[in-house]
Amino acid sequence: MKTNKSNKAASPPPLMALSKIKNENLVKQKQLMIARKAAAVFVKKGYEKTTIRDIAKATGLAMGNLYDYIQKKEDILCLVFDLYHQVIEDSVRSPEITAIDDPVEQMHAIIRIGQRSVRQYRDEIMLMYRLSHLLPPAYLKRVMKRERRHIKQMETYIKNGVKKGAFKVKDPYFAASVIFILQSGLATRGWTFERKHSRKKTDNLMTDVITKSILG
Amino acid sequence: MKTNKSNKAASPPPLMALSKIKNENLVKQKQLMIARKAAAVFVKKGYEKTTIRDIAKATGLAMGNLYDYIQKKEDILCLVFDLYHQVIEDSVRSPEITAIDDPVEQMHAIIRIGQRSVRQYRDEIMLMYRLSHLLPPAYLKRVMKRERRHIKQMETYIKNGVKKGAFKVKDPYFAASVIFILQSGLATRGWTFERKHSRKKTDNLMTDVITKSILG
Amino acid sequence: MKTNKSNKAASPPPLMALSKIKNENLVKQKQLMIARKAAAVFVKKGYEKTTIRDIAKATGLAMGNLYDYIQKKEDILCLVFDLYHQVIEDSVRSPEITAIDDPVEQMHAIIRIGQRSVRQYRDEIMLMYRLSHLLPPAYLKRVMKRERRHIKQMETYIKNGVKKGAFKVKDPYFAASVIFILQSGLATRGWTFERKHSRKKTDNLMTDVITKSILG
Amino acid sequence: MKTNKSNKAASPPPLMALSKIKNENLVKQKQLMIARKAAAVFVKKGYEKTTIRDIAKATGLAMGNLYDYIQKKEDILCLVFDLYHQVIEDSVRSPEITAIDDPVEQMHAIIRIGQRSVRQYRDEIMLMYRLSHLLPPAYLKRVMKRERRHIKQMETYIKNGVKKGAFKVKDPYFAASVIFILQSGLATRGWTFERKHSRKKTDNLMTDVITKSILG
DNA sequence: CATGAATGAGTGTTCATTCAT
DNA sequence: AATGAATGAACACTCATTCAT
Repeated sequence: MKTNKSNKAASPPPLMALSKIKNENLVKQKQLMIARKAAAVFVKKGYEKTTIRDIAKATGLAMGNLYDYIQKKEDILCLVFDLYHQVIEDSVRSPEITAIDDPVEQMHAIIRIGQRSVRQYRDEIMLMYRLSHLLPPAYLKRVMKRERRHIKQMETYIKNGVKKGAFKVKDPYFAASVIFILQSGLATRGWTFERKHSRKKTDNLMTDVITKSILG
Repeated sequence: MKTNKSNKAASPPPLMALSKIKNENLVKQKQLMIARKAAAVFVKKGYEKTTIRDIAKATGLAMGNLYDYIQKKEDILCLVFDLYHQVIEDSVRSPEITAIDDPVEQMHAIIRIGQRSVRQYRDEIMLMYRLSHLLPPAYLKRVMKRERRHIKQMETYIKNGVKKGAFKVKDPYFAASVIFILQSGLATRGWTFERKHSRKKTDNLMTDVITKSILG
Repeated sequence: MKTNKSNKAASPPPLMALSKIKNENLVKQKQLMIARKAAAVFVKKGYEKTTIRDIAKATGLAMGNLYDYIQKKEDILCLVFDLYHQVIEDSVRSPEITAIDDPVEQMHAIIRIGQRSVRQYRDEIMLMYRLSHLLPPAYLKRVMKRERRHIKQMETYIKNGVKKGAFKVKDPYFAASVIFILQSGLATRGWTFERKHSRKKTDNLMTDVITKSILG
Repeated sequence: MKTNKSNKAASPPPLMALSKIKNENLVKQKQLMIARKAAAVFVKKGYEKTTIRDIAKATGLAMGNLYDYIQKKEDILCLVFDLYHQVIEDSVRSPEITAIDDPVEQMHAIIRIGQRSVRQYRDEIMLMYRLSHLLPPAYLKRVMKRERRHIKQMETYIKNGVKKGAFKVKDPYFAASVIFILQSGLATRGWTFERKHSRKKTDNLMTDVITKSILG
């Protein structure tokens, strides 16, 4: 890990540079609002079936005005990805986690917080899952880089645990990936589990699999 | 599981009944062809950006004739799901698997064949993941039922291994789900692994995780 | 009136000459059947919303075979007009009428039979009413000529009654037209009357208006 | 009749509420324009053969913009009905009529004005006759209600004349209906009369039939 | 900065008609 | 004579984007 000690992941510079609006703060604030409202609409209707009119109505902006903050419909998608990636990423760097020293305790916290985020943002995560292929290629690269960074962050925690003798893992990167996939699976395939077990039970079972099996 | 000993999963009757064509064989044959060709186009362009004209060109059918075999664009999606679900489902009931008696050997075969299918149909599987929410609700139910059947099939193999003392698994359904998710993850997140390891290595690591960790 | 003493109005030669079928009787018989079945479908669905497929199904003919008896969809319309014009026209020349000598009695018969036909073929009459503008111009002319002939036939009966001193009518053609319109009105606007009176009452009132008022 | 003393018939609220345009006045003004221009095109080409592009061209609106004022092609038909029903309805409540006290004079005015409207809007009236069955059922009901209101308005005038001893009519509603049908007949079957007599002559003959015969 | 009316290319879908069998 | 699969032009309708106010 480089020396990015902040618990905020460095947010990459927004792709859509030139809005016609000069006031930069206003732009950021409105773009955030747009992302939030748009995400809700996308979740309900799907991206392709959501019209710019829908977004305008949901955000309370006039259509022309909306276009002062974006250049194309696609940009709204990017804004949504920006927002929720940040949210997810932040969760894994939260003080709730970094403050813990004991690797096992820490991993439990990571899993617990991960499960909490997954449950809270399940819709948004599934949205991103489904829509990533609609992103402009340049932006898609960024998204994937971000995801790798996320996995590497987890890898770091695991390596740390290995060093301290808490885990026995041959390939920490692979383990981190598996954990990541299992947690994504909770978002996208939650219903598979929850037909049999309660959420709590599911979470416990998953925690067991990760701590006992994956991390030895 | 009833005594469906055939290695072909019972294919549910196609939802889209009334094509305007009277020759039933022709209908089945062309629908299969449409599914295959359409899937390729969907993979390349995405469902929503694929026009009926694209499908017509890809299938070599005139637009009007294409509509003799379907009722709506949506139906093509269903045809694609029908086709590749069948393919995936068949793979887990293949004689290559059912012929094996030793549970460990059998599980290895399951995993190996699963990995092979996942690699062969990665694009189509990802397509189905992304597009399932576009299915008509009635059809979506069928798809989910099918997926559960798939997981239960795996559960059966696991239970069998437990009975024979080969596996130690408290909750075979949960284990089956985890295996399913991990294999799906290979399809949808394969790139995550393959940045670090070769396919072969990845497969071996995954096999290890499943056999040693999940199944004890 | 020329000397067309037959009670069958001379049917003009069918416009659509060349069917590919050689057997003339077969052609006529099938065309009649087509007209009858098609009329029913047109009544139910409207001409424009009725497809050739619908007609084929209704007639029991294969689409290609149907086209052996017509040249274009329009021709079916003409066949329908041919059939029901004949029916209506015949009614006013029926022996039930021509056999009566007393002009007043005769007029009562005309009205009664007119009302009966109107009630029996209301749907078909309204159909013809609504669709006449879709006829090919040449055929439309024939239709209008036929209608005038119908009115003139009535005019002849009126003139006869005037000559015999039974009616006092200045302008028999005008009177005939008014009668024709009132009877058409019964077909197209029947509901207007029948909200207030029974069919029988309506018929009696109408008969009164015609005999007492129009014909003095 | 309540105390609706205005000479404008209360126009029922338009069924097609939500246009995408927010400026209400603009909507009304353009819808009126659309109705007028569309009616002309429908008269020339028939409703079904008129394409939305035709209407767009005729109105000078872009296709998309046209759809800001309507929801479906059908709605244009409704707009046309709305417009010309209003026109017809207003004519029978015009001060030219209501200002007259003497029932005979008044009836003459009604007939004269009716004939004038019928001649002026013959094409539009015929259009409405032919196309009423294409209206959405809910709207058709309104149209029929409106027509009954029209007839009842005439009934009121007749009853008034009866009360004042000017007419001898047993069934004023029936008489009103007959008058209505005769005047409609002038629109739809005018050519029947006008082959023999001038318009003026025809009008006079018709006036005679109505005043002398129908109203005694 | 904000508004919302206007643009028009593009989409899914239908259907009269033909023609090989 | 009869069949029904194939053709493709044409239609109603949508929606991202612009721009005058």
